[in-house]
Amino acid sequence: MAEPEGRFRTMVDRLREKGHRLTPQRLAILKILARSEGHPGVEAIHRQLIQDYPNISLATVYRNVILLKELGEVLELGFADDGNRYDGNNPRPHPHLICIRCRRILDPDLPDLKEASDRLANETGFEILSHRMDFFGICPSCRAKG
Amino acid sequence: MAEPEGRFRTMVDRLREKGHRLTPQRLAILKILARSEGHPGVEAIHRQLIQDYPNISLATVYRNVILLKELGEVLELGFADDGNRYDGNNPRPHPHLICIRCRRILDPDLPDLKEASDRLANETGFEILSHRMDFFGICPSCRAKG
DNA sequence: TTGGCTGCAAATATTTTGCACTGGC
DNA sequence: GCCAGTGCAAAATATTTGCAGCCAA
Repeated sequence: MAEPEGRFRTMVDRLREKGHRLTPQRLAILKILARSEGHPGVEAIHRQLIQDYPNISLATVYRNVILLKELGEVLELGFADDGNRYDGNNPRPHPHLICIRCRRILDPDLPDLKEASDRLANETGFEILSHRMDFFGICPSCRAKG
Repeated sequence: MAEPEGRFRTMVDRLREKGHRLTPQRLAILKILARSEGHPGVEAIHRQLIQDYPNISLATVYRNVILLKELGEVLELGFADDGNRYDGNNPRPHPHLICIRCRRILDPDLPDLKEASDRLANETGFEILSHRMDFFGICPSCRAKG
């Protein structure tokens, strides 16, 4: 896990560098994403924000998450069935371990996929740009609950 | 790639065994999914069906795909941004290689992830039930087009 | 000052569901 | 004949967009 403080500053710098404004709402979203505690979804981010910005809109969260995604500062974990989840703490592709009961998402340590990725590129002629590796299961806590 | 004909029969048997009826629409959907040419989405499946069943509803396609997914006879590749895609030819989890331009989806040969999966289970206490492994890139044909 | 950003509400896109009717078994 | 399955339309869910006003630079 990267230092949330460092990630926050990196994101701020990147936004400034690209000429984007630093509104209070945007900064608050950055802070949450720099931590990405539990890989929050848009709804969860919004819920946290409302404490300090009672009128903040979901649309604002969406717009900022999209912006950061385009800048490569947030990794989007898209799910078709449930809302998407975001990781601004480690925006590079990495494997995830997902509990299908409580929806908790962990970052397990696994050797990366560069080798497989390179081989695939050679064999297929694809230019491979990213990947997604999710393991689905039931976490210890949910298993205990039966 | 499994024999579409064999997959079709397996699916029919499984439905019968579970007491589901074999309507003409359902059988037509099975045939398309047994091939899963290009990993079709619901829309693509529906488009093929309309030739023989002009009044067939999208809802029917959804309902059957969901049923087969629950029976483990179809693998759903959920995408948050675009519609979901389905593989009834090989319903076990396996890696996919996806062109982000033309949305073509291939099944590359890769060593499976059982080892990594088992290790994860041991290290984290998760009961791992399935996984998803996607590589995203640009296919040779789209690269040629610039 | 001003154009990017925000809040709000309406629009999209995809998938699900209620309901009456039909047809597989 | 019964009830799962179907077609249709409406609803639900998640995300995007138009627009008027606001504020960061």
